[in-house]
Amino acid sequence: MNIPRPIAETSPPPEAILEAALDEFADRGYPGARIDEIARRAGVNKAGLYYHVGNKETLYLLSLRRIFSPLAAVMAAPAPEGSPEERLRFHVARFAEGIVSDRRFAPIMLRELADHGANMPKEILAVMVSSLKRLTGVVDDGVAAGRFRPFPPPLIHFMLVGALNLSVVTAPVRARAESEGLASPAQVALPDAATLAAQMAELFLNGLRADRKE
Amino acid sequence: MNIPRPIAETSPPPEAILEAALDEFADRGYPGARIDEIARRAGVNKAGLYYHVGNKETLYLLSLRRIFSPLAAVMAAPAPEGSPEERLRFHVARFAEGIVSDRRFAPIMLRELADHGANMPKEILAVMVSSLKRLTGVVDDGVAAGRFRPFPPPLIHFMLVGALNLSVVTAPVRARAESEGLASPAQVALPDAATLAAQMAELFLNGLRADRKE
DNA sequence: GATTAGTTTAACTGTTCGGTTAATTCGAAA
DNA sequence: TTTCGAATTAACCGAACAGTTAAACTAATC
Repeated sequence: MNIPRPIAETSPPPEAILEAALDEFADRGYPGARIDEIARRAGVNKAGLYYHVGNKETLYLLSLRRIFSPLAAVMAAPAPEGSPEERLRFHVARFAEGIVSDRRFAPIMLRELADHGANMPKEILAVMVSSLKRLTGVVDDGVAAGRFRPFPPPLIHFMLVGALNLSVVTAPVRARAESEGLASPAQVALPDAATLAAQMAELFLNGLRADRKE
Repeated sequence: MNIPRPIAETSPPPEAILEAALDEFADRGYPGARIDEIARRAGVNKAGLYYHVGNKETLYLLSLRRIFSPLAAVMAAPAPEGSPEERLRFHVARFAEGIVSDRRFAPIMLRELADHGANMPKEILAVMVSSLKRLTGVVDDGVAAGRFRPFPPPLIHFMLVGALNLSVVTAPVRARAESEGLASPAQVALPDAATLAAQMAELFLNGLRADRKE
């Protein structure tokens, strides 16, 4: 708490530190992550790390902000015009990119949620909420236009978020299940992220389509 | 490492210890959980805890086994006969019960996956795999019978698992989003677990139904 | 009521780890 | 060349925490 303490806005910490922090936070979680290890991976002295970043918590916050920035960018871009179907496909595709583009996103997000989002800054909460709202807007429009049957948008959102994050994060377990003879390769295989997103979008569209009698 | 060391199979540790451990592991994760706190919550002395349970890791393993046992029971029960549609509805309903019946399941499972399932014992991996396989069986039969369109079962499974776990674990964040004015109550509300599962099953069935021309 | 095995406890140990300190190095301005 | 602020470093500190120890307590058995 002495005079020189450039936090956050003052001068951004070196990228190497944030990258190393993301690696460590992603595979150990906040309590498990070790500052010494982050410093080592970043190639800086521990005291140097503390010089740039005030403490473990602000380092975590800065890392969170960084890992969420692709998704934030996706949500900051304007949503396209078009039919509800096209818009849903578009949303799913872009959203999936935002989540899957960095393998560290999924573990960090899942752990953060398991922590009740206790240290989630409001700006990041806002990104998550805005993605839910965008999906809600598409679904509501589709329902209003008589093309979708009513369905709770948060549930679709959670299926989407959940499946995307799990598909990233289960990779090692699926490999293990396979190598331990619990499942055949085909039983636990997943397509690449883009087709995965497209397949989900189609399932949602078919599931929501209102063109049936009943 | 002295002579008296009743581990696991020898004599099961008191329920109070396992329950306290589950509480602590669920809301702090493995590295964040404190043995002293678990002992305190369980109303036993720390050395007493170590007497019954060898160390933190075996305590965690015992807790894992316990929290997974409802799901294991669901998977151990025979799958019913019937149409693919009925069987899918049944599977989703029972599976959801297994996951949602204890609020501590979701955070523990999500954290475990975020850790690459590194300390997941094979028997628990087997439960997860068998639930995927059961779903796969239903979907494959539906496709073979010409009633479902082909779709990767693991993806459905991840949507299901993801949405169920997220619906539990996001409760505090959703409340916060609401209280901080980021979303209206209706925008982040979810039905109870049973109807949630039923809605998902219907979405899957509509999404998979093969009775369209195209 | 003495013995003994199982159980509980307070007090302690050793290590890991977040954070600090004070001295040093570096680099640009003057 | 001096100066001065920013950046770096080795060494250190204190707290939290997993795990241990040795003694005390309890209850069944003889």
